[in-house]
Amino acid sequence: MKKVRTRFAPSPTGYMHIGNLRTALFTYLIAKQNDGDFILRIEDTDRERYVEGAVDVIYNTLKQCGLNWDEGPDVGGPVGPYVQSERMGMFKKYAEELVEKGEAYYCFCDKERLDGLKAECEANGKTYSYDRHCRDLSKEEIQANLDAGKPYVIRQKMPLEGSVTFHDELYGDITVECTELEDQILIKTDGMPTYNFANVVDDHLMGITHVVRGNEYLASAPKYELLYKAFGWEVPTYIHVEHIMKDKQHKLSKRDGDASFEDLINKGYLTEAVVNYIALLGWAPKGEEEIFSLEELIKEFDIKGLSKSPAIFDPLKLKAINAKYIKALAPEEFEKYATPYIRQTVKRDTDISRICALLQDRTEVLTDIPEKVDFLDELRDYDTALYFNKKNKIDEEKSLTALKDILPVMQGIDEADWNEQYIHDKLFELIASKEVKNALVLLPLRVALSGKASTPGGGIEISYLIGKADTISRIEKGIELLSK
RNA sequence: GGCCCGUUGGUCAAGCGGUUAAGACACCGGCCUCUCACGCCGGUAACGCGAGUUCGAUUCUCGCACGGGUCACCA
Repeated sequence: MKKVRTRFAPSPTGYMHIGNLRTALFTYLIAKQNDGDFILRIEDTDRERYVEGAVDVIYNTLKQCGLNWDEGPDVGGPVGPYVQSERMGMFKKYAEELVEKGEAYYCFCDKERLDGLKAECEANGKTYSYDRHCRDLSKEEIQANLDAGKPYVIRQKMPLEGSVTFHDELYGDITVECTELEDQILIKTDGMPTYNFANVVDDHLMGITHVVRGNEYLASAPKYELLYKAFGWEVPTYIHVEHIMKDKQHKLSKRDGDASFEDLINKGYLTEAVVNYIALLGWAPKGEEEIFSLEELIKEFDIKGLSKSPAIFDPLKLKAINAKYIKALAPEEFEKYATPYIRQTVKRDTDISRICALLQDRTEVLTDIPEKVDFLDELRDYDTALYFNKKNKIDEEKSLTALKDILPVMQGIDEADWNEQYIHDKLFELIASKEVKNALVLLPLRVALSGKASTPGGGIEISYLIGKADTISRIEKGIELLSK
C-alpha cells in the first residue's frame, strides 16, 4: 500500500482559527495513525491578505499543540518548495497541458464583457455563469489574439452533458449535473493559478493521499474530480468536515473573541485541553472515554466517528475538560502555570506553593485565579450578611462571640509557631472548651479574614497565609463591624 | 433563487430495522464539609413534520419544514 501523506495548507492570515486547527489535528492524526507523513504547505498566494508574522503564528501554534510536520517550508523535504508563492512558475505548464488535451481553453474575454454578462443575468433574475464565449475559438483566432498580446485566462472545459460523481469518505458519493458546473478559471490573467487549480496540482505533485478540509469546499469538489480525470491523476481520499459554529446560525468568527487558539490560551486554557476539546467537536470516540492525549488520539481517531452536521462550540464543556486537565497536573506543573496568575493580585510574601495546593482542585481556567486569591493582600469592605449561615445556624451575633473568643487565641500564638498545624491545634482547643461545632468558630474566622462568600481554603489556611499581624487586625475589624 | 449537505435532550453526541434510546457537559437533589468547589450517589430532559416500505421504523425511500454551504481572475 502507498504511504499515507497528508497535508495542512493554511493561508497566513495572522491567527489560527479553531476550525483550522481542528482540520490540522485530524489531518495529523490520519497521517500518524498510518505511519504516514504530515506535510505543512503555506498557501500565501493572496498577497493582499498577507500579514507580517502570520507564518510564525502557524508554526508556533502547531508546535505548541504537538502537531509536528515531517515536511514543510522550514524543514524542507523531497517535494518542495512548500510555500505556494514559490511554486508559482510551475502551474501554467500544467494548464497548457490541459489545453493541448482539449480539457481547457484560452479565454480572452475582458472584464467589461464579463461585467456586462453579469449585469444582464442580474437584470433577468438569473444566476450568472460564464457563457463559454471563447470555448470554441478557432486555432487561428486564438493565435491572432495571442500574437496581439491580448490578456487571457485559461478555463477548464466542463462537459456539456452528463454528470460527475465525487466520492467523499464521509458523505459518500455526491453526484452533480455537469450543466451546473462553470468553466472555471485555472490560470488568471497574471499567469497565476487560482486556488482550486493550485490545490489540485500541488496535492498531486506532493503525493498527498488524504485531504481533510472544510465543508465549504464540498460544492466545488466535483470540479476537482473532473480536473483529476482531465490529467489522468489518481484522486486522493477526500474528507470534508463540518464547521464549528458559535450557535445554530453563526459560524465561530474572529469577532467572538474565542475563535482562535491564541484567544483560548489567553483566556487561561491549557493547550492539551484545547486540543482534546476540538477533537471532540464533530467527532465522537468509540468508547465512553473522552479525555485523550495527542498520543491516545492517534490510536483512537477514526474517520467513521466524524459528524456530518455542524458542531456548536460550547465554552462550558471546554471549561470542564480544562478543569480535568488542571486537576491532573503534577503540583509543580500547576504551580508553574498558576504562579503568574496568583501574582497578579497577590504581591505579599507568602507561601505560594500552599496557595497552589489549595487552588488546584478548584480552578477551571487559569484566569479565574487572580480573583480567587485577591483577598490575601487586601481585605475589601464586606457585608456582614456573610456571617449568616443557614446550614450551620450561624448568625451575626454568634459570629461576634466567636471572633471575640478567637482573638486572644491568635494573639497568644508565638510568631515562631505560626503554621497551620499549630493554629489548627489551638483553635480546636478553643472549640473543645466551648463545646461548639467546628463551623461556629471556623466559619466566622474565614469570613473575617477574607470578606468573601467563598475562598480557597478555610480559616486556618488563610490565617497561615496572611500571617499573624493581618490575622489579628482582620479579626478586630470583624468584631468592629459586627458590634455596630 | 439553482445546486449540494445536514436534522437524536439546552450543548457535544452513541445508535446503523426490534434497545428500559448510551455517555459527557450544563441543570436539579443528596452525601461529604469551616465557605465555595472537588469527589461520590441519584434525578429531570431527545429521535423536526407528513406519507410510504415492513410484522415492526430513530434507523430505509419520498415529500415538506428548518438550518448550513456554494454559486469570483479570494483562498
